[in-house]
Amino acid sequence: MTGTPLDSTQETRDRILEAAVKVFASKGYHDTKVDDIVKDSGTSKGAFYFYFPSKQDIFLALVDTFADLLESRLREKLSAEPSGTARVDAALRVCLEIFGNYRALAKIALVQATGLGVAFEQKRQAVNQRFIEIVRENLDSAIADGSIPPLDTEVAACAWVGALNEIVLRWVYTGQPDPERSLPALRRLLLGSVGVPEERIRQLEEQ
Amino acid sequence: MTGTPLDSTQETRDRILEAAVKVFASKGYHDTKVDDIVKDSGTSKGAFYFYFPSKQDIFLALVDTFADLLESRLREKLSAEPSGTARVDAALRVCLEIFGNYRALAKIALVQATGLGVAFEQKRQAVNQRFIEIVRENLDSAIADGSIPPLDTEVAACAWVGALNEIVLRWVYTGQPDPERSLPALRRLLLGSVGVPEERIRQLEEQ
DNA sequence: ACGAATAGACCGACTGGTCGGTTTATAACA
DNA sequence: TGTTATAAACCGACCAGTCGGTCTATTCGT
Repeated sequence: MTGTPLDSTQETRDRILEAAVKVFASKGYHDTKVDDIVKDSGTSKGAFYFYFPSKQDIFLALVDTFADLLESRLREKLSAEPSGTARVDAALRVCLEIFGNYRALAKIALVQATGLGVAFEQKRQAVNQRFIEIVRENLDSAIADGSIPPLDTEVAACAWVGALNEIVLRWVYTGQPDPERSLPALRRLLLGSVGVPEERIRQLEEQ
Repeated sequence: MTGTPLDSTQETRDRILEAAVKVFASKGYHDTKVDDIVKDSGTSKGAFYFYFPSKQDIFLALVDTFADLLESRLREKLSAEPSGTARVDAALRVCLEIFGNYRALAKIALVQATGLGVAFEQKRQAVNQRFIEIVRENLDSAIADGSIPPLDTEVAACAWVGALNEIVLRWVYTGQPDPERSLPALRRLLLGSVGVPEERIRQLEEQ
């Protein structure tokens, strides 16, 4: 009973979303005209404004979609890992996996959502904060269970998120240091930065 | 013989630049109208277009100004430091000093220059690359002289710049983890991430 | 020394294209 | 027949950049 009516309207909506992701990712928010999305989706302006209240709204919805996706996947995987160091590894894998599978969406959330003025900036700031919070929680618990020595987890969490952002950003743009290569290097850097001893890092690398 | 003509025209130009920094930093590129800059500078649209060819041009000029300033100060200080670990310390100090003294300009270069579409993105990418290059050069020479073990310096340089960016960005916005506090924490993180042993880090901290 | 001529600095009303969003008309279904 | 979905023409606010003009100061002819 996959009725055509619901299906086809759902499809129009999806086509618009898909086109929006594509165009926003490649041109940025301001250089993307609603008409570009309409054209690329093969629909019409009527359809666009039937499904979405505004250009700004669909853009922010995309950012949220990505953040929700990443956060839920992260929490899911992290809760399954017992030790602090293993969590770092798992988290990095999840991030690089998600960024890889949703490259355009990642670009929108990480790049295109920046520098858009006050209204958007607040959103971006909030999204980033969510991830810094996750990292911080995990660093705190790693300190609590003695996996790593005490340190300023607020600064550390910021730095970690910033480092990961930059690596991913670079890869999104140039395709260069690809995840296969970045993952081990980054794991080493991050773990080393919070004082995980050399030997423990090697243990992780051997699997 | 400080002739008024040259002086006063230079002053008008400077007033416009100053206003541009202020308004761009607070509202971002697109939300800033040329008329806003004109108003804030107490000049006129005529004066604006007399001194600058376009809105985009003055914006990019500001980004360049900041990048040049930071790069020259960095190179100057770095060349005076002999050891790898001391250089890291010096570089961090320079960055935090410059970011502190030119907070608005820093915000423009780091935040407002992002997500503005293809034309601007290239610029931003190039500027960032300059700094990644500097970090990388220094990491490479630190490896060469045995201060730190070999590692993937491209990934590491990216990560360092990203981490620093995020810390500064956060501070620019919220004023929160202030430099006084971030500097030692960050120094520890960065040095630890490239395998500088605990005791050497302590040595640096003691001065 | 003094009026006219020239040039550079500056002013602000105006314009022309651009786009986000609306409206109106129609088609497909229930 | 009414409701939902889609198309396409249309509207009008908005703003970067233009342009005719003014205002000041230096130069030059007398």
